[in-house]
Amino acid sequence: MVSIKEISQIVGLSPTTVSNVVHGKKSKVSEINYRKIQAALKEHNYVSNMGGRILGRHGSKIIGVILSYSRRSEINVFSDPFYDQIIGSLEEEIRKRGYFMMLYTSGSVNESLQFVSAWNIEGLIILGALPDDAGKLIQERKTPLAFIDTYIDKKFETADFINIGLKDFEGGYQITKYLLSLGHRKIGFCADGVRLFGVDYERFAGFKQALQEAGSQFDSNDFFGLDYQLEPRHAFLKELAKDQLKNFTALVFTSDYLAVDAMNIFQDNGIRVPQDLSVTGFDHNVFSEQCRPKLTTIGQNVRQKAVLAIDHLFKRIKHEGKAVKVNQLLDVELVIQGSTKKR
Amino acid sequence: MVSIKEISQIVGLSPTTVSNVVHGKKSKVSEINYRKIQAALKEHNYVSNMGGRILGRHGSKIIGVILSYSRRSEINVFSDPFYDQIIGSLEEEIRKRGYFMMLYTSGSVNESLQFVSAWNIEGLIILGALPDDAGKLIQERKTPLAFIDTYIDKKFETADFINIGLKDFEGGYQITKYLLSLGHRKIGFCADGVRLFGVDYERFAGFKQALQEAGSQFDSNDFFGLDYQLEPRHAFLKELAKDQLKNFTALVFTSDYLAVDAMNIFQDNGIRVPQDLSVTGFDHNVFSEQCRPKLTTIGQNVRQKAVLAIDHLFKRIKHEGKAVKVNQLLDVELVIQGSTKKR
DNA sequence: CTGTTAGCGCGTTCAA
DNA sequence: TTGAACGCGCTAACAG
Repeated sequence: MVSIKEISQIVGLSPTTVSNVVHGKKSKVSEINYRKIQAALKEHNYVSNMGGRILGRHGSKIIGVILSYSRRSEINVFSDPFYDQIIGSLEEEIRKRGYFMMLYTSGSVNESLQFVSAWNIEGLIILGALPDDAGKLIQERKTPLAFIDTYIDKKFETADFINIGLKDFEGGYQITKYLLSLGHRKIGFCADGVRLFGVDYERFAGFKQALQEAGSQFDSNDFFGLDYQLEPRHAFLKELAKDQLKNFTALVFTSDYLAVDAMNIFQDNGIRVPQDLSVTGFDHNVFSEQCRPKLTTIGQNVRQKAVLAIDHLFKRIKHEGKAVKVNQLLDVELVIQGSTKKR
Repeated sequence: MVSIKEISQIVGLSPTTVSNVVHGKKSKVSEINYRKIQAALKEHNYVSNMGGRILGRHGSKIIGVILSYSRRSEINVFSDPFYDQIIGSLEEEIRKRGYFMMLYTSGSVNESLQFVSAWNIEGLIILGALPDDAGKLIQERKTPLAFIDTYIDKKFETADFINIGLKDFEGGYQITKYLLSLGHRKIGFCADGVRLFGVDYERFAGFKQALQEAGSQFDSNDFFGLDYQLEPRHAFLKELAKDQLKNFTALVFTSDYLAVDAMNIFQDNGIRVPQDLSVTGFDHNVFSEQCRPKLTTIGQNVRQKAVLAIDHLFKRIKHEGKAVKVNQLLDVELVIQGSTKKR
């Protein structure tokens, strides 16, 4: 590996001059030397040593992508296509800009902050943060920061807050409206976990709003918190099927994965979808297409989330424009397929 | 951010002494000073600046995970659960050892090598490398290197070659044997892409071997190269279904995803699985479970692949034991489910 | 046995 | 256009 020093000896000029060429500071170097140095850099395949850059406090060119530890187990269990897609898209966007991506699963805010300072991380993308952690992170960070799919208390939305999310409320609202328009009245809501927060909470709120507008009262018995582990979840779903679904004619799920999983168990136990039961998902990912009937679901553009998050993050890093709060919620799209039917 | 120097000023001792405490060299520091320094480190939340480490060539604590660029598009299209799982598992293993993971999609061997030297990467994991690239990488690398699922020319398997793979041949062989034992004679083989290499090539070889042993002759018309893009692939599968599958009674697919995708199209077009056609997958991932009938497939332990690759890689990094060639192919497991039936 | 000083590695910046 | 100095962690050699 060639260093700036070595290049400088080759061309017989000082390291400083070489450095200036590397950084394109044409005004500081004569035309002739500029070309000579540029040729040498190319010929010897110069790559800057990132250690030197970090040390000189000159930008590590690292973007950290932080996954919250608490989510990790779920992701492993679900093999959620969302994470695959978003991480792939983030990596691409980061690389395109000449930066590098460090993927880190963090157990706490402190751990994340240490990660940032050890590497002089230039910017952070935060996936799936808990609301409290998100707030703490905003207060203590010294680096530009962009959240994806995070809902936090308004008081933390400082001037340079960035979040790219989805109109989750709208999604929950739209799909429920659609079911109501088909004549369904007894509709259940299924999410994973007992405690709802973030995107699921919003989707649920949209669901309840639609019911209310239809004059339907939401009953807490209509909420089903599903176990994220396969076996207990399946046992529960089987019981539900035997119980003739307690007279529900439609079930709204917070994800395609859960919807497909449940639909399969229901069908195994003699319940026909959509004849006996309408089922809806959320995400419009591969699962909603690789099942029969295909799922009626809410579509989102995952790639766009990544692109926007990185775009805004880099504006902060490059100090382009004034720091303006960004809380961009992308549009949802109702995708009607075979898993829902007029009642 | 606190540096060693600052800590040393705080406690009134030299930076070296502080450094010794950081590295736990108790023999070089008195009991009293050791405690005093440790307390100061904790109080000021000392985190070592990685720039200094990289610069001093003392190990960057970075493990690079390289995805080949050519595979990237496929992965994005498929949202392959394999990549999600393996990257998650790798990250966990790397983090457990106090290292950091950089994820990088590389377009060429040169790009990968530059990546390594710019960051003083301590070790590399290579996913989905083309055979030629793998060979070149082995010859030119200066860092420990572990491949996952890579088949390369024997001549490149140097003394410190590491590869963790799967008995793909055995998998292809077993599942075909199983179909033969059910009485199937006209069996097709479906893979993505026209040109087979790596794991698919081996699975195909196992398939042919089983056929041959059964006295069945493999006909090149029995191979179907499927488009990785959804629309042309579906159009093709639909035609195949209309053609009554050209009298095939069973189809072997190189992945669960392709198998489920095709099975759905077949079923949409009136072909019953397994009554009219037996279908098999490969991987035993979420797709083979989230379809009906569930797929008969070949199981593999993805997590174990990651753990072993990292284990071997770190043995090299830490220079533990003699450098011995490792080409460990994990066992496969035939998982019999509902998509196959006696003929 | 304990602690210190000196110097390496590389890119950037400031003063000359 | 350049030399010197800086940032930081680590190690070898040396001093107490």
